[in-house]
Amino acid sequence: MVRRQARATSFDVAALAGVSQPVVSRAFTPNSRIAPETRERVLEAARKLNYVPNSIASSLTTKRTNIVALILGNLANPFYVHVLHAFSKRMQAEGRQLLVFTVDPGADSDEAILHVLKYQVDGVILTAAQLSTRMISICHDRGIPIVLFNRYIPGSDASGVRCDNAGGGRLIAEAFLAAGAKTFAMITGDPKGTTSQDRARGFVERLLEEGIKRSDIIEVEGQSSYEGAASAALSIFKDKSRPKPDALFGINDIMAMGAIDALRSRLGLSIPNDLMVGSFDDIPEARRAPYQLTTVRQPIDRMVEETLSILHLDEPDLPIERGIDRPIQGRLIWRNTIPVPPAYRFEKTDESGS
Amino acid sequence: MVRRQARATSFDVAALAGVSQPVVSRAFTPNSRIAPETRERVLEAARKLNYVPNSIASSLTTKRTNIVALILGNLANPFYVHVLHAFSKRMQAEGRQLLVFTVDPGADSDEAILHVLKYQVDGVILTAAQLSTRMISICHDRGIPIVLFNRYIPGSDASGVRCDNAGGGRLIAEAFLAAGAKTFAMITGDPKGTTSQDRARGFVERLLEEGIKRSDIIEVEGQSSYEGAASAALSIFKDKSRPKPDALFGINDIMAMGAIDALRSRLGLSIPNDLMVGSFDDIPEARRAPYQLTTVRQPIDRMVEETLSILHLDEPDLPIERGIDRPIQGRLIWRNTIPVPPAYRFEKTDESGS
DNA sequence: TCTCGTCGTGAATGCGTATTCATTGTTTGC
DNA sequence: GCAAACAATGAATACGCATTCACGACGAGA
Repeated sequence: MVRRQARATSFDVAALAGVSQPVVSRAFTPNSRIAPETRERVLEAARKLNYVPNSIASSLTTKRTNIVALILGNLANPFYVHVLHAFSKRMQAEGRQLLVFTVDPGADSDEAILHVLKYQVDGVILTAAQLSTRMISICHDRGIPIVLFNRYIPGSDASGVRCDNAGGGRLIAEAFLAAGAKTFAMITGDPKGTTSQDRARGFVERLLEEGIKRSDIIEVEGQSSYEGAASAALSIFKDKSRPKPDALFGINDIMAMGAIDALRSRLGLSIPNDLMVGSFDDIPEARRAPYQLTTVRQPIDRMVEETLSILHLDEPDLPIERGIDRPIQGRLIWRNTIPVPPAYRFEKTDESGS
Repeated sequence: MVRRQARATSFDVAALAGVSQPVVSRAFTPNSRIAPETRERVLEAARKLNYVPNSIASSLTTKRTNIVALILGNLANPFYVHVLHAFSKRMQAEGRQLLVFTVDPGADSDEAILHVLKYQVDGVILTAAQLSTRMISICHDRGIPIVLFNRYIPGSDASGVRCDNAGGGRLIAEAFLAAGAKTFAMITGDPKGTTSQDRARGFVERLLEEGIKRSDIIEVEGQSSYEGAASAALSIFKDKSRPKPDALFGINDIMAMGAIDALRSRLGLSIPNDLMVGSFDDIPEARRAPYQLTTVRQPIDRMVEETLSILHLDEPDLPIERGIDRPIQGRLIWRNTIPVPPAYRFEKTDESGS
């Protein structure tokens, strides 16, 4: 047997059911004018032939593929795995498909976008990856909406959904201050990523407001990975020229985990006694026994909803929404990496729900 | 501005370049009969118009979409995230796209397959999910090759690639024996999954060969998740009616991690002093400081290559390979959750490479 | 009874590309 | 120098479906 076997077409089904081809098309289209008994006869014939409508062919006329592209920049961060999962479930529930691209961290997504365009996707979701403004306008010109997830591109009119990263950074700073921290350190991620920048900025801003000197805030770049954060953390404590910090802000959970593991295993530090740690994301891994991270929860579900509302895949004729920026408030989840100050004690809750 | 803006077609490009439409098609097809200077002129025109060939339309005639479906059953297990990543990189390098479906653990993939069929994908890769033999034969009848990744379906002629799970289970048993373990426990995963079954079977078989009594091997099901394994592990040690095991086989790394975290934090156990732990997969997380798992490494890269060779996407006219079973040897990676017996000491290596 | 609307259906057409085949213009072989 | 092979191109068509339009059947209202 050879591949490329004849697959039944709507004509085959039509012939078997004793109707014309358009009737088959209508039988598979909800709310179309067709007699119920005719539809049943067609569906019966289709079943016999194992007929499945060819979406590729129908896309050609409808100009809708029901495919949405998801461009992922950093699968090593579990946060984006959860984002993928959330979008996947949501899309499948709506009968849409997800075309997934992975882009090496640091690389731009322009090439991925070109592939995307070939497939006439209905929309593009971009997470944790760079993209040129030229590509954005090409997408827009072709009528393809694009949403930046947790990221924005200065100088472009692309819409985006994100957590209020600066605000979240401030929350961590505040928690540290309330817990009595005096000297601070911060492990940042991708310097080109606005997410990391904003969190760091909010964090520093809040500390400066409180009269902390900039020189008392150590900043190290951690390559946006568990391993990068581990070595960054060690470098902080090996630098004899600076005072040891008593609070460490990991720019996201996975990096905080890397830092904690390194500091515990290599330097024997105890968290939060020797060093308090705060981070960002609240991935499910953050609540595991060895970490119990006090962290800012990103409300993934709401961010997904906002993303879909901007894409408005159901109303393709509406104009593309441009320049939208929907920052969504994060929420501090108190666990065990920052001692809970008395004033916050009642807040120490770790239930679910965003 | 409204969506559904006119996208340039090959006719538009042809007109601008002063050629006919087929020439545009040829300009974008490697190794086709076209004068180099003509091609250049066409590409120039295409550039001006931001023309991108419409893959949907071309699929209609070529019957090739360059889309491969990847059905994922359990994203909560990082192993499958790495599998996704490996396939994604590989496919993109070949200019193919990945249509990703996630299926709830335990649910079957039949519905996902139906969507897949609509999109005329060139192949299907199924990981960690159930699938009926009926769906497999439908795919085969339509000429769509399907490969089961780390899974097989008894009674079907679907091809598969997998780690030698039984053999790997034996490796762990052997390591325990060499380290002097006497009583054993095992936390299994999805009882419907052949992966978990085979690992458990190999493990038990090897122990029985060595004269261990079946009653000295505790078996608990852990829902195939970190959390499930955590509570399963606790249940083992709370059961006063049985002797405490001194060796625990976690059917995969993520479950072993769950068990370790629970036993350490709730029962204060020390690994490997109070309990040695072996597992399977060797996900990157397994080498993190708190775990340092001794585990059987699945050679993902080789498994991906084998998968692609079975799909033989480049030779669609060859018959589909059926009933292939390619078990690939795993390799035991010694780390710190099983004391390394003297005879194995030279093996304690943790470099990369499968 | 006649007309008008409604409903269900079929014939014809278009979507954007690849492919086949025929037609040129050009080169090779003898 | 002429037939023959060849390279480059264009006209026509097919791919599988959705959509438009026209047509007949039928029932309601007059």
